[in-house]
Amino acid sequence: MSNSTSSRETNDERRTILAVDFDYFYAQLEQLRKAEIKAKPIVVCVYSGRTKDSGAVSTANYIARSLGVRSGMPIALAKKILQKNSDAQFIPMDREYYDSESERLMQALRSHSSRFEQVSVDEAYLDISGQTGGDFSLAKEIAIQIKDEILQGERLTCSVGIGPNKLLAKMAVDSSKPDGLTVITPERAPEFLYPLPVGKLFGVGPKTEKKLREEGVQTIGDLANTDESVLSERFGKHLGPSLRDAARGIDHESVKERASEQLSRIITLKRDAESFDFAGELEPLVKDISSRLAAMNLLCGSVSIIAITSQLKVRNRTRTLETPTNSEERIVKVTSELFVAFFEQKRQNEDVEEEKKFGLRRVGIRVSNLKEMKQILSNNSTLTEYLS
DNA sequence: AATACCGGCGAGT
DNA sequence: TCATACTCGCCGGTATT
Repeated sequence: MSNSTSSRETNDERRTILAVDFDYFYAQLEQLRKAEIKAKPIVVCVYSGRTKDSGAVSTANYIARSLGVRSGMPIALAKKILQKNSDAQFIPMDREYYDSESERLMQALRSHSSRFEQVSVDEAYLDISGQTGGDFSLAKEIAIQIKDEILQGERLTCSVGIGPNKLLAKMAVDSSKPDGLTVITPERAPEFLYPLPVGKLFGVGPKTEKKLREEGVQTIGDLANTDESVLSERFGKHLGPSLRDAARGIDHESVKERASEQLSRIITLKRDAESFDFAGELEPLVKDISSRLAAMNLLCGSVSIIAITSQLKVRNRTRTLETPTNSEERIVKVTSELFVAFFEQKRQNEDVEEEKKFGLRRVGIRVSNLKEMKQILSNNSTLTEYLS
């Protein structure tokens, strides 16, 4: 959590923030473009290509969810759950389509506030303080208007949460889906938050929840009243106190469009790899990343490889470049070197450690440390050095 | 002591 | 049982200055 003044609002306690979340987004888009499946269970799947049904569920409509299907679940399990529902639709994810639809929808939302922040393909924050003057019932009217516009204009439902900051807006929107509209005023924040189990707090996942429960923290209210020193010790001197702030509904983060700071692509290999024999699989990933960098007028200062082992452990190796690049050839070269070094290192560790012998199940690349090309060029005399 | 980088982990969509 | 593809952020350790 940043302490810089630029991340604070001037009138911090009088803000009105909307969190907008398109309901079961991918599945809703699928049922929109194929009207006859609307009343059926829909499961949007990421097929990994290993075996017929290997892969995971990305999202499902509420009919499928009511039968027990969940995001992240193996496709095979979802099929088992729905085996008696012969009308169930298992649809492969079509990211390009969802992205292009998202772009249009976000444009529509953007027109409601210049203070806009897209946080994912289907979620955004709007700071509408200027239009409400702190009046939450007016904010609710605006939210109704936005929901109606999306429904009439795009035939999509969304949920909206309203609060005095992003955190409470997010907690609000998560509390009533789909097609929800929830307001958390500053006065009502404690009564809203405190009874909830601590795992419901945004940012508290399974691991953090377990650690908190070990400290006797069951509810968000418990967390709000937990000694700061206890939290600092258990979660670090920044994360600890910020957890307690969150439990108290305190959040100073401003609604601000942020440039993306990294790009990554990852794939599942057909078979676990014991050596660097998958350069060919990486090629299209690098091509894609490199062309996206160019399209965004960006160069990357760091290149990483991502490896997920057969035990599903994540491993990374990063190289910071002397000169930033968006060149496909350079990224390929660095990627190869990192993978070769990785396998060499792993081979050496095998006898010593309990790294044992594992293969790599999934591999990918990431570029980070992104820089505007214009800036680089204006600060430097030569073009070729950076475009090589 | 401050800063940068690295690799692991956690959380969320 | 099987277990995607992304993005972002923090932590502790280590290296650099």
